[in-house]
Amino acid sequence: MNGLHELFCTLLHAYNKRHWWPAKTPFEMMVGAILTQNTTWTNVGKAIANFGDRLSPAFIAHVNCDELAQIIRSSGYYNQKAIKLKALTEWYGKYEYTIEKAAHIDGELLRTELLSVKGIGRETADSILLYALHKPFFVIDTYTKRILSRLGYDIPTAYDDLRLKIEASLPRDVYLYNEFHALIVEHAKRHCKKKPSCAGCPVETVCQKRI
DNA sequence: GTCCCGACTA
DNA sequence: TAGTCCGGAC
Repeated sequence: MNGLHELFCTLLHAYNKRHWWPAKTPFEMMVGAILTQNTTWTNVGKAIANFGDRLSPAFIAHVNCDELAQIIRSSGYYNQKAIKLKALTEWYGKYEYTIEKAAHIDGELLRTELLSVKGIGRETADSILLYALHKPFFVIDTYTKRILSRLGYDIPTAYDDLRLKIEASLPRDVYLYNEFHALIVEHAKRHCKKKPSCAGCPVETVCQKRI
């Protein structure tokens, strides 16, 4: 895919560094990755805040599912997500709730593990790999597909086909992947929405405006 | 009513 | 591949 690095530079110039992921700890990041599935971040923020000082693996491991569901109610799909947080925490326990111990494992192996956890699909797995474990996997979300599609790129149907295509077009660099995805999210929120608002868009001159 | 940084089930 | 899960902001 030609021009991806130029796109990165344009977005970086337009929006500046994003300093992602917005979370105080790696575990909070992983919890946020589950809670934000098909949900606005403002609703996730309310759920995170509802934990108070209880946002720890030990708490989630021991609290009952109904109480956990009520804590995260604002994030939607709360019954499903309560089960997912339990499953995530159980996986994390394999590494004694220590991100350094998990990060010691090979990235591809970790990805396979994460994908076997109930509630963690490809996008969520890659988010966790990139933002909590600092492994170079490019995160594909609806924003990424929408923006690249409107810019005229041919988007493969399968998630991993697109991911590998993008990764092959960029230096395999955790910092670059981190910042790029953050910029994509910012661009999607500011301009490249489902109903686009193109006034002031930094890539308007090269956009195909395919809806 | 629409939309939101998806994933599972059948 | 469609149906389901689900609240909250707009």
